[in-house]
Amino acid sequence: MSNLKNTDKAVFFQLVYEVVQCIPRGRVTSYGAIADALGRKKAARMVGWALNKVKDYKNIPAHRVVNRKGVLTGKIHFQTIKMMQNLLESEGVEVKDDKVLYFDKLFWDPKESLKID
DNA sequence: CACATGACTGATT
DNA sequence: GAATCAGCCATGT
Repeated sequence: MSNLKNTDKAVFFQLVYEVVQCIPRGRVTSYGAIADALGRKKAARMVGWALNKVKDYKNIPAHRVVNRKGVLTGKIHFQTIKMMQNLLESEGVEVKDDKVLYFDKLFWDPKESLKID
């Protein structure tokens, strides 16, 4: 998890997956936070695209990634529309109206936690 | 190649 | 604080 100056998309995607795998159970983060931690603050959309290709939620907990407001904007890309919320709730994360409650408190900052540069 | 679209975000109105 | 705009960039047509 070093040498992040790389601009190759395949590497970027790989790093996204590694960061997501580091998200603790019961915690959440945002697309922008991940992109920022990877040195591409403006590439939040690409984080979403990377997660869009994820099918193995057990290996890569994509449900723990929401937008900056804590809204489950990616729910429609799961197998079922309710899967994302169900997965979060099964981990103790409260969700109401497609929004993570106590988002500020549950937010996990990859930049701070992984000390990436 | 041009143009539209989107698991985004920050600034402006 | 909601609506709108503008950057962002991989993908699809």
